[in-house]
Amino acid sequence: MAAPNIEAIVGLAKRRGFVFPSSEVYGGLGSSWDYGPLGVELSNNVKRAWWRWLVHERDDIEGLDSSIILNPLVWKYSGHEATFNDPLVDCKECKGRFRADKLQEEYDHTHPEERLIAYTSLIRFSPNNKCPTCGKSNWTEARPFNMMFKTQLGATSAADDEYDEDGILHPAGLAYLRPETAQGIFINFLNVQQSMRRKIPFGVAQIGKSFRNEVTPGNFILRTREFEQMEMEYFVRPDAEHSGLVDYWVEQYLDWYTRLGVARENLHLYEVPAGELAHYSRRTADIMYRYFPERPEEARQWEELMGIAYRTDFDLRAHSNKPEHEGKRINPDATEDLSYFDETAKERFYPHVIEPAAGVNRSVLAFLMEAYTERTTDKGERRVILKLHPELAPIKVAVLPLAKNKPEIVGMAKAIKRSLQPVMRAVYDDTGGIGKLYARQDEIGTPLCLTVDHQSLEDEAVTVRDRDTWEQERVKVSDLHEHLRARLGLGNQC
RNA sequence: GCGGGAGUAGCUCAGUUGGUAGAGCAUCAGCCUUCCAAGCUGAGGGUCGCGAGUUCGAGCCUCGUCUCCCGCUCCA
Repeated sequence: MAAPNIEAIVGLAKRRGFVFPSSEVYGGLGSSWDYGPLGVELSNNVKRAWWRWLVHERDDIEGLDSSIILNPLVWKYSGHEATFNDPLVDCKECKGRFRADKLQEEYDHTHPEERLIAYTSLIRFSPNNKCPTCGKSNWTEARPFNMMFKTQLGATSAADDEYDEDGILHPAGLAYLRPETAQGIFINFLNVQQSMRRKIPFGVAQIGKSFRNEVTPGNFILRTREFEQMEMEYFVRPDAEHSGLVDYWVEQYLDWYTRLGVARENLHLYEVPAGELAHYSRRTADIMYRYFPERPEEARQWEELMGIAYRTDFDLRAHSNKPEHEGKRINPDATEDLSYFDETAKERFYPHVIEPAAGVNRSVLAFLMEAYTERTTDKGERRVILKLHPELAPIKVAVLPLAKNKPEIVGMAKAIKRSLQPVMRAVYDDTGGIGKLYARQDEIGTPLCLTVDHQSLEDEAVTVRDRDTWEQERVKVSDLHEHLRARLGLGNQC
């Protein structure tokens, strides 16, 4: 099968109302995209399928929807403030770029008398620093490069601003947009466990937007600064080796993606080397998708679709105010201890955590690329068919009149559409010949088309036409709901 | 931030040495049409990214500026 490149998807997505470039009337905004009428249906279907699979159809996972803006202390103790903050400065002479805090650290050693001077820039950085490359002192303004987006809460005054120990200016009322949804789960761990009377092991799942100020966004909706995550934290006893749970969730997710139409050969596993692990991770396995099949080198065809991280007890412990044995973390700002008491074993401990984190947007793109198919008709015309899994398809069924100038036929078709729409997403279309109508629905991935013709008025039946095979079947209107539910694989979902 | 490329209709693009803004596809309406983008007639749609300059006259020349794309730097 000829794999499409992302460009083909971008064109189709815009033409057919899946994804539009954002802010187009102002010339666009880099790597920012809006989901159109069909895109939001597809995206919602992906999220709903995930939620149903993980939260509803399992016994051990609860749902949660936590705030995007959390107490900034969350990010201090999660480690994100330190590891996501790089103050940068450029040398105007040699164009070199450096970490301002690293240079300043050196400078403070050699010039202790300047230690307490407050500089005018956002970063505490002396203009007398010498460039390590060219030795000159001609700097651009030092500026923080934050992976985390900053915002301010309430009405504040610059007089309340202060520098922290890393030399980074902290405006009063500073808050961050979350760079991951996971922390909202960790700080609610006991709330969920106690209110739902859960015993370990259990998981908490959450879908929501996250924000990272990426230096290099791009490749359509693959890497954007605002994105949506489907994350789950699975809490287990700390006294066993849980690396095997990473493998378990890898298998679960591989099954999930392939069941919804992603070819197994376009997925592969990447074991993140120890040196590249995030600060909270003991082991991470990424599921990669072949987003760039056109690239000649195999290694460059892959990009991360989702990751499964073994976060140990890093986060729960980090947010807990509990004096411990010497050398362990103590959090003086936290008001609670997030440890868990095991009633059976009469033990108190910090559970370990396995975290599968999947990108909604990346999943949507993978499903789109996977579904994109071209078919040549008998007349030699090329048609695009989006073979989306019925559960993901934005429109489940289209009702089409074969002759739009016959009021009885049009009336019957519209009535059928209205009878279906409370149960499944259905559309009616009569603006074109039947060939064009079919082609349109193929291109947006509608699995089934119903055609009403003269005969329908006599026999109370319609033609059901299949998107993938183009085969047709005559079905009584009275049997239609049941027939479509079976064909589309819809149960009696509520 | 550096280097390169590009901005003309919803899309793909044409536009001559500077002389009234174009095509195909798509969209919409009417006629026609009984199963895979048929046909006919017509319509809507553009401050040529934006701003200055040169010129009688700028899509085209000059300068500035913005945006996007591709590399580099960087990156759960």
